Formats: sequence, structure tokens, C-alpha cells
Amino acid sequence: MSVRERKERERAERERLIVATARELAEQQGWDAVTTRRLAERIEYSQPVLYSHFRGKREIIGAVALQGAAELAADIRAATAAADGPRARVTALARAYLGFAAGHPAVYDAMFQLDGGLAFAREDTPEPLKDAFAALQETLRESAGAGVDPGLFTELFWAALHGLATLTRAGRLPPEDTERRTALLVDRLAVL
Amino acid sequence: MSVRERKERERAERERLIVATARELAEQQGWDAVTTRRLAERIEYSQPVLYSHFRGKREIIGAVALQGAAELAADIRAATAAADGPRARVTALARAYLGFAAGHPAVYDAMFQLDGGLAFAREDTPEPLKDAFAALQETLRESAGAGVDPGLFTELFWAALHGLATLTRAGRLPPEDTERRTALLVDRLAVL
DNA sequence: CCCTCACCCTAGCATCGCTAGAAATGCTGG
DNA sequence: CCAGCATTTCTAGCGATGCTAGGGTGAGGG
Repeated sequence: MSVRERKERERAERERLIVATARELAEQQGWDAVTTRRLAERIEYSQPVLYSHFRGKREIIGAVALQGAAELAADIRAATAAADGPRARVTALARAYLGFAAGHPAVYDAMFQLDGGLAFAREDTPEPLKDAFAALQETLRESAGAGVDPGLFTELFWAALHGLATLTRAGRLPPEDTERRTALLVDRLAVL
Repeated sequence: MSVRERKERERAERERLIVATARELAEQQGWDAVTTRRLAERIEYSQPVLYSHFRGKREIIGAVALQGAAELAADIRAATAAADGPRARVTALARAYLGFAAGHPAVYDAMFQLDGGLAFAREDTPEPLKDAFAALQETLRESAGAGVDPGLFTELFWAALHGLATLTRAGRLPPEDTERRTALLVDRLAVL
């Protein structure tokens, strides 16, 4: 039965190719440019092949989002691990988060702006998403302050970061003041 | 030349009808349901009429967004004016903002989530948008704290509110803790 | 009263996400 | 090694989208 194994391997490989290509195309030209036709052409298969892997475009976006969540969690853990002291850790976390959003705008859109058909804040939330939130909470819990639920504090801090990320990216906030806003955010929100 | 005046009046009236209908439809069934065909049918004209008023769907969304910005500014001013003391004012502002986002999700989407083709944080930013930001700043400047630029502080506070609004609406944050998050936000960010 | 012109609608284009059914590919048993 | 079968893949097409060209109609002015 090695034939089946090979086929499964090839299928999995092709699925990775689809997700990677969608992500690449979105990063290059925006999600609007990610049409099923263009995507199919890039992977050198016809459109229906996409639907043998994913239920539809939404699921493809969702797959990119999950990938992004895993990377974001890793980025945050790497940044905070390299920092000394609570304040440096929170600052590093904020910079890592905003840096990720600015550096991979299409992936960030897939995670939070577009409908990837993912559940959140619920029982059936996919693991990478829960883990990304966990990565935030690991560092932020030490800055929550006395008598404040770490989960609630993490939600608030996350919301602030998310707001900064999206408003900056949409041109609503001047990007040159990002660092000052980050500093103010850490100063005020975190109890150090 | 009273004929022309009447025609202009009718045109302006029809334009208001288009915007109001788009908003209504979006609020009832979401922006996805706002197609040029459905919109045209509801106002009892053909599609090309829409394009004699607006360059395209984006501009219609933009018109709804501007309307929303004016209402949001009014809501904020009304709420803060009725509050006594700095803390009550900031709390009222936050509640008014989040209440607006929750109460008019489609309008909020038009303002910040969708592409309405509006400029921000620039010279040619439409007046209602600048005024909404001004409404925030009027109340928040007294809570910025010593040595902190009120504009920067307002941007940060706004970003936090925006993050809370969008993440809550997208189901990323449990809605039942909204009030607690708001209280924590005010406690931490505002210097009272 | 008729002409003219501005307005509006019918019809259609290109593209979108998605799917049914035909064609082709490649595995398996004789 | 070949025939037959099953799986996979492609061609073609559906309904719907935003947007536009061009013809027809009705109201206003001489």
C-alpha cells in the first residue's frame, strides 16, 4: 500500500503549495487579486482542484490565517525571551506584534480582517489561535497588576495592539509615530 | 430658472435616498447584500442612476461612512457633556464609542473596515472625519497626562477603542466582559 | 405645436466563486 | 503485458457581481 501513501504525500504537498501561493499572491498584490482562477493558474492546476482541498476561498484564507497565527506566536515568544526584565518584555511583545502586522499585512488581514471562517473565543477555536493568545498572556500576565484578571488584561492589551495595527495600516494613523505610541501604551497599560 | 432648481433638489433628494437605502440594507443584511442591483431596485431606479451620483460602490460606502462619522461625533459630545468630572467623561466617551460600534455595525464597518475611498490623517481628509477625531480629543486631552501630546494620546485611546470594537464584533472577544474591559481601559490609560 | 436635449433604462461585458459532467490518467487483477 | 476500472483532473458553464455603452423617451423651450 505504498502507492496510497505516496498519493497522500503528494496531496499534502499540493495543499501546502496552494496555501503558500495564496499567501504569496496576497502579499504581493492584495487579497483582491487572489481569485480562484489566478490561484489555480499559479499552481498549474485547474480551479476544481482547489475545491478538492478546501471547501472554498474562505477556507484557503483560513489556512493562511492559521499559519500566520503560529508564526505570530513564535515571533512573540522569540522576542520576549530575548528581553531582560518585565518592561523590556512587554515592549518587545508590542514591537513584535506590530512588526508582524506591518511586515505581513496580507496574513494579518487573513487572521483578523477577512472572514476565514474561523471560530474564536470558543470551545472549537483552532489550536494555533489559542496558542497565539497564550503567547501574549505568558508575557502579559506579569504586567496585569494586582487584582486584575490576566485574561482580561491580555484581551485589552491585545485589542490596543490590534487597533494600532489596523488603523496604522489603513492610513488612519501616521506611521512615523508608531514607536512613541508603543512606548505610551506600555507605560500606561502595563503595571511594572 | 426654477425648473433647474427643482431638478437639483430632486437630485439631492435622490442621492440622500441612495445613501439611506444602502445604509439600511447594510444594517439589515450586511454589506455583502448591498449590490448595485438590489440597491437600484430598492430606490426604484435602474443601476446606471447610481453611477450618475457616485463613481461606484466605494463612494456609496464612503458616503455612509461620512454620515456615521458625524453621528459618532455627536454621540460622543452628547455623552461627555452629560458627565460630571474627568473620569466620568472618559468613561462616557468609551461607552459611547463602543455603543456606537455595537449599535450600528454596518456603519462602523463602512467607516473603518471597508474601503470607502476616504483619506485619513492627511490634508484632504473629509471634515466629518477630522471632526470625529476632534470630538475624541476634546474630552481626552484633559486625561493625557503631563508631558504627553494630546494628539498622540487620543490616537492611542482611539486605537484601543477601535480594537475592542472590532474584536468584539468579530467574535474574538466575549461580549459579556465589555464593561470590565472598558473600566480597565479607562483606569489605566487615562491620567485622572 | 414641434423640436431638442437631458435624462434614464435596456442590454451587455468582463470577472467573480463555484460545480456538473466529460476526458484522461494511472493502478490492479488476470 | 494488457484490459478494465476507479480515481483524478479538466473543460465548460451557471448565477451573480461591478460597471458602461447606446438607444429611446419624455419634459422644457422657442
